[in-house]
Amino acid sequence: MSKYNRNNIPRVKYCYDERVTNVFDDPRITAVGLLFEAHAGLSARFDAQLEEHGLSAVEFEVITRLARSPGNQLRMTDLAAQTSLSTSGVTRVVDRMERDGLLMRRACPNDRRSSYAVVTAAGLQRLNETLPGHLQMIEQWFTGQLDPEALTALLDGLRRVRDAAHPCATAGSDDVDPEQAATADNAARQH
Amino acid sequence: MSKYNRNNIPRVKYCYDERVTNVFDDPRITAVGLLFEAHAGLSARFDAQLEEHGLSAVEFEVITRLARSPGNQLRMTDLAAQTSLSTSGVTRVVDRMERDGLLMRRACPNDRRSSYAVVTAAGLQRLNETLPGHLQMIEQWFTGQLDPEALTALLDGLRRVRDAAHPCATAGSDDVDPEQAATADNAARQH
DNA sequence: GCCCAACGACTGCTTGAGCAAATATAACCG
DNA sequence: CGGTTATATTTGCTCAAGCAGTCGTTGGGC
Repeated sequence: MSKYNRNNIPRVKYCYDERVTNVFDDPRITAVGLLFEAHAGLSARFDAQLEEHGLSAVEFEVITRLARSPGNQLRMTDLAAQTSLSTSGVTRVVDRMERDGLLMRRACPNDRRSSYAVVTAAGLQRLNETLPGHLQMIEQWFTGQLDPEALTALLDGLRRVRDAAHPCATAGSDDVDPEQAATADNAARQH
Repeated sequence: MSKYNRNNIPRVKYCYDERVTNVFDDPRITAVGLLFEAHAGLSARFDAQLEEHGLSAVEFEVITRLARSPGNQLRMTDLAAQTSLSTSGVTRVVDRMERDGLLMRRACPNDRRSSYAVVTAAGLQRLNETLPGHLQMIEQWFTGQLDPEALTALLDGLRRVRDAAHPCATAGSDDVDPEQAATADNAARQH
């Protein structure tokens, strides 16, 4: 911190440069880098395996959320809320997957504005073909890399972070009050 | 093209259904969910703060990688290798940031095929305006959520996962060769 | 020196996603 | 009942990103 200010003006460039390079060794930057790179690495692995079964990550998430829901179906809006997509994004994903025979739309009897996305038999079969390999990938690249205690510690930490930064904000349209507003998380909502 | 046309499974919808719902309680799925949701939550927080300074996450990564490099510059290809972008993606991001005055292109004297992307004074200033808030966000939503031991345990675990799934594959095509394994922050690079 | 393969950057095209507007339906309230 | 407001989905537009192809440059083999 000694000398980047010694000539206060003309070498503006080097002034910034030193401050900046200093700051990049900050352990906070490193921490984020680790989390993001772990995520990116796993995503790439998973994408490769999913692609072997003709699914994108988004499609896999959609079909997964539907398949774990009662009746293998969800209303479009609820599906959007459970995924990282906006409602228009859901419309289009469901378009594609319906075209590919993995999903169907079904009218909601109570509310004619709503419609359900339902997993077809072909969709469930595709999912069942995909899942074992997917679980194997998780184990190979993630959970299997750590002994049980280390894994528990990792997951505990992630849970804390997840609960703090809560994932509701992933969707496009958002009540995401920027800044500190959300120190109080209404985190009950996820899942 | 009949990759996922395996006939290895007897049909029966309810059979699938039960297998599927069982499998979602698998701790491996939960683990991935935690990691991905933590990432999504943090990304959303960071995006919001970066947007206040007129930067997208990609632009922030680009300007950061440049600013930590000697001379505040990198060749386009090297920049692509250090970020999650393809070379054409870098071309376009640099286009935009050059238009906005944050970056400049500079011809490479040795090799007329190459060009450097250089951070301008305005770009460095923007970065310096942005970084303190960014670090604060990291602390607020990530590192500050955990006591030191828990944080260490989390980071150790992430490092293992990162090293296993290594993030080389993030770039566009799946050149999963062990080249350039260090998109990582081996901060020892310069300085 | 000449040729050809490799390389670096850029461009055309396509895709996927979000926002905002449009449409249709529901709910409410007087 | 009629009108206003809220909700669910879809559609038009825009934009960012990747792939594949192009063009100029480089370097090695001869």
